[in-house]
Amino acid sequence: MLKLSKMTDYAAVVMARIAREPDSAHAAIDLAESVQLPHPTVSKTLKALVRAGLLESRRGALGGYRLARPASQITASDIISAIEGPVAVTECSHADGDCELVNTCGVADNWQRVSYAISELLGSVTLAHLASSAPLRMPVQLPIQAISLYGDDEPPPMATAANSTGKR
Amino acid sequence: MLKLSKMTDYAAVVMARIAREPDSAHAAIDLAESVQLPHPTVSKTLKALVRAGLLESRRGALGGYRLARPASQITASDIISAIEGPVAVTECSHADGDCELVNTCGVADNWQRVSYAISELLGSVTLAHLASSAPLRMPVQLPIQAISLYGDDEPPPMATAANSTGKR
DNA sequence: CTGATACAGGACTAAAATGGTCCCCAATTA
DNA sequence: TAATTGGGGACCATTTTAGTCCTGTATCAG
Repeated sequence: MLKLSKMTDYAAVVMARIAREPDSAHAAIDLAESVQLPHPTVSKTLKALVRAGLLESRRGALGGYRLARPASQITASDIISAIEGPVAVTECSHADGDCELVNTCGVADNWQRVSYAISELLGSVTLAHLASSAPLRMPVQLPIQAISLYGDDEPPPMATAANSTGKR
Repeated sequence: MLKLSKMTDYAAVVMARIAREPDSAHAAIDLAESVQLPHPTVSKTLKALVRAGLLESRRGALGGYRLARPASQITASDIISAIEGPVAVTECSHADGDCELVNTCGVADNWQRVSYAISELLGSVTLAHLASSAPLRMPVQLPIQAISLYGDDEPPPMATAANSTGKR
């Protein structure tokens, strides 16, 4: 399903919650209640977000969490990376991939491009977008369709025997 | 990491392999060898692809698998769905979501939009693209950046207390 | 200075998903 | 009839995930 893990989901929800009141510190326990999730779990998530540099924390009475930078400068990609590591659709999508089948698989390059595209997409959605309850207009509703996957001077590739690379 | 499962990865590789020689039937064992993966695993993947209607199979001697329709009409989204189920970034991204926290989470709508965008993106990449060894030009390299997430008449949303929905 | 508050770090467990194998059956062809 | 090839599903081992809990440390109020 290409699904995000629950933890990531929680992270997004909690971040959004904080983003709606960026001027005060939020204690983990308050956030947990506000978001209707168990305290330890929320706490764990918050710690990860701090480690990733998306939140700042303050201990002691009156302590809590707040955004490390404005919501408009935190992206969906940031949040996902914070919990799950860098966005990469396939094993070989990230730089130091260690897939020894790259040669035989024959789709590595293009998956990387797809991965990159998704990454870009997620990088263009900010926490401010996510947090605002409605405004976000359909991303990509029309434009994605118009994106040319092949150059104007080049017809869509057709998979035929002739087109085969013989790479086996 | 938002990663595809290995099975899905295999599916893509195998589909690409078939797509490069669409006119002959491919036995599971041949594909397995050609792709350097264990036969039973490849076989399992192929079965799933048949069930999803992306491949057609033929039993008996001279049997094997072939594409159910032209590679240009099979999308990355199709392949992913075949193995992992419909593309949905979050629990509530698909129609019959059963997340009882929709009310408190406050990000459901926008995640759905993001999910939809990714879905569209994957739907615009065909097997023909994946199978061709190089041609696929950077999807989205520039245009994604230009996609307006908010209307022209509307400024980017900023998450401020004033902007809060108070939904809690 | 003391005590309460609140985060930090990490160990730990239970449950679920994943990857992978194997076996027996059904269809097709020579 | 025998050889080939897919269909379906049971099955297991491993990893990942979600979630809890405990002990320590920083901060603040009084």
